[in-house]
Amino acid sequence: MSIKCRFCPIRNLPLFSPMTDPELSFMESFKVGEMTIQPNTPILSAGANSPQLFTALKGFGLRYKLLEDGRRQVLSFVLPGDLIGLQAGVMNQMTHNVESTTSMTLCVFNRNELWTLFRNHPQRAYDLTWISASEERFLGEALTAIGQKSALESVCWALARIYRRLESLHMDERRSVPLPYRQQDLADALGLSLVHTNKTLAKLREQQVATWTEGRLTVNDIFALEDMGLVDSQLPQSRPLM
Amino acid sequence: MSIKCRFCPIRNLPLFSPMTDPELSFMESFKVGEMTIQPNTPILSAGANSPQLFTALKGFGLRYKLLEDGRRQVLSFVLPGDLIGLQAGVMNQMTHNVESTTSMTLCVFNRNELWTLFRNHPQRAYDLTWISASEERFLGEALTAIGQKSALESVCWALARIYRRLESLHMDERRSVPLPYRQQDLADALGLSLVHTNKTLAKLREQQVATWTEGRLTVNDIFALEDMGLVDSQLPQSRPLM
DNA sequence: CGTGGCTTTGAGACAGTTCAAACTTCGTGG
DNA sequence: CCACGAAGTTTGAACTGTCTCAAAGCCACG
Repeated sequence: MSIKCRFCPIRNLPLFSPMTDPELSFMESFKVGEMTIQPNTPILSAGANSPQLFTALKGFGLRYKLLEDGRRQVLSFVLPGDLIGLQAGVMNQMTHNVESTTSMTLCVFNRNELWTLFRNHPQRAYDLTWISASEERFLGEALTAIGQKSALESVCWALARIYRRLESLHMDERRSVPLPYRQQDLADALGLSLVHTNKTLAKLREQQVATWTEGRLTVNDIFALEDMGLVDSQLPQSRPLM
Repeated sequence: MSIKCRFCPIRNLPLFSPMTDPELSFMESFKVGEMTIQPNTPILSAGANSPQLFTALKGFGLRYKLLEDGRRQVLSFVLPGDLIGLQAGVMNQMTHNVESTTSMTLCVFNRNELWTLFRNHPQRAYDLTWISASEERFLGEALTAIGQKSALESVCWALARIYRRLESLHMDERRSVPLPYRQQDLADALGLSLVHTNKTLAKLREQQVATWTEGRLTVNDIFALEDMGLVDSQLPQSRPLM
């Protein structure tokens, strides 16, 4: 039996803006179930028109696009609290893939109810737009990293961003957060080769700024990391959760 | 006196999905005026919290982010029909700049009415989310171009995309569209140097695929251009206009 | 204890950058 | 009407950050 939204394990984090009671009951009807999946399982595929939306509750995933010849661009790392499939939800067409990296628990929503949401819950509709705009803001930053920054700057930017996101999810413990990805995933996110990504990470390790081994990222100096990554804007202190 | 939405010069293009009468009258109240600006005029600035949203009616602009040292990433080319400032509209914070390249005419909306839109016009709210998701889809494609494609592939991708957009705005005439930007703008959009962008354009000219001079782009073979740019998805045949 | 998946290291290659300068166009002012 | 400067494009040539190729090392798992 799936958890009721009012007992959702993550929605009480200070990061997520509170919901009213009517919103909460609507979300409970909007939610059609929970899904637990194995590592490396596809969640949504490019070209598909999925009848479902998801919110990640637990675990880590990837959003990416593939070129015909196999080149892969990772668009973002999917962490708990992230909404998955909004694009297919409103545009009836996915143009990227989403898959799990670790095992994951997902909240499943019925896309057909999306219209009810827009008609009866303007605040939730607003939140959806907020989330979409926020995703857009992030991709703009990523574009700037890949397009303009050096490999070292890009890697610092990415690690700082991820560290801050996990920190606001209270997943940090003594300057360290889980980061169960491969170096290849980061390389594909930043448009760098695996080899060069590896050497750049080695540099950060030597300089005692950040160390990423065995699925954990330890950041000795988050401010140095943010500076080196030319991080400009702060993450919002509060955001809606779907 | 500004034009009423029902007489809007672009909304009757087949590209834009039709609006109902109530929607149309709401839009006329949502719209607070029109603005005509000179070339190279800032429209919205990073960090600002503008009380306004805009829709481009006429003219060309740029969306971009700046790094402290002056490096610039162009996020997108602003064409007629594009909504400007949704990010500030919902998130109260711009993280990029928008400015005109040519002289422009903009439709001006009052951000305070955004809430009325969400409360009373669910279809328009849905459209807003659609637009935001569409922007996100585009940035994902741009990320893939910059991160994974060669300079030649990227340039072809960008020119093909722009050509198709202007074509669907009926701004094409015998395989040619207006493109009043500098090579530097394209270079900054693709994360390439000006020199290399110039040489890549020269190659396309020699190969008789596309020629961009004196503010016009002429495409001899749009299919070849799309192939060379590894363009994957089609632009939607119909989209909402704000 | 062998095999597959991932990380690490070394070294040569090259796509794209940087530097520099010439060329074109166009508006401005003497 | 010509000289001048500013803005953009084009070309050449040297340089370099990052890539590709190659191989070794590490570790978990069957």
